[in-house]
Amino acid sequence: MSGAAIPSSLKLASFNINGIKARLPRLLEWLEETRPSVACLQEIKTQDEGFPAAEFEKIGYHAIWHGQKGFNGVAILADGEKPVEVQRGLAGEPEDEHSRYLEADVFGLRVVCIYLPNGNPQPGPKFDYKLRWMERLRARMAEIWAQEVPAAVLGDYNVIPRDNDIWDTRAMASDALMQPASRDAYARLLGAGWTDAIGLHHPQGGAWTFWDYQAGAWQRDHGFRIDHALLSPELADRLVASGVDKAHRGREKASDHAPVWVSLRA
DNA sequence: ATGCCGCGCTCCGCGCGA
Repeated sequence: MSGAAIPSSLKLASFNINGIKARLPRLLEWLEETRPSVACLQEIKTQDEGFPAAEFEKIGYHAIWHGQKGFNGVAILADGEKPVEVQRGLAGEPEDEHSRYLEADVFGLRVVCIYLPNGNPQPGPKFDYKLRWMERLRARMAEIWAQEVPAAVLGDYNVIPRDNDIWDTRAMASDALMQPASRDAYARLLGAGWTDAIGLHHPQGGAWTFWDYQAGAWQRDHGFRIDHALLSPELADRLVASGVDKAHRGREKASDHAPVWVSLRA
């Protein structure tokens, strides 16, 4: 720990940035405008040595990251305190070299950043990998649960949990993101007590976090909700607000995802 | 039924994403 004081309230955010090099100006702008205490990033798409840590230091954020050449890659940034890494990658498949999981302690919380496999096309080996990865994640979340630490698992889950989390279920009916097996595995992640914070605050749906670059999806508001913040019971009790920074999806050179966030009482 | 758009990489089109 750096010795920085724990803030009186905590804002935890997640943002699939689709390339940290291409997105750096937009990402710095979002951090300065919304100032999350913790920001989980996915799809940084860079090797470790290319991670622009100095750019974040300049605006007061300390980071840890798990990169990979060309694809995937996750990072955890914190405002004024360096996250203390607990684990990178999930147990259970030693040959799996995808950089999709990073876990740290920061501000007295356990924070997990995930980039869950897409799984398309389904059926097929990529879908099988997705489901295996979800089971590996479930096993790790059970371990964290057993440690009884206040914990949040944020990221791109690549699962559309409910029919009202997409503009048109027919458009994606055969997609890996909303197959019954994907939804069942997501329900098992929630298990007996993790809270989908953004889903809780949007029971009628409509809280899209992704709009495809193609076919005018943004202009038509053809989106869906796949970026989630799961909270352990102690953090769910401290939940005061959540949201999607939708406007950032409409800017120049935007990611195809919008940032999501939860606000917690200290 | 496919591509649309955008990323990284080295390929000057392709794999990948959702």
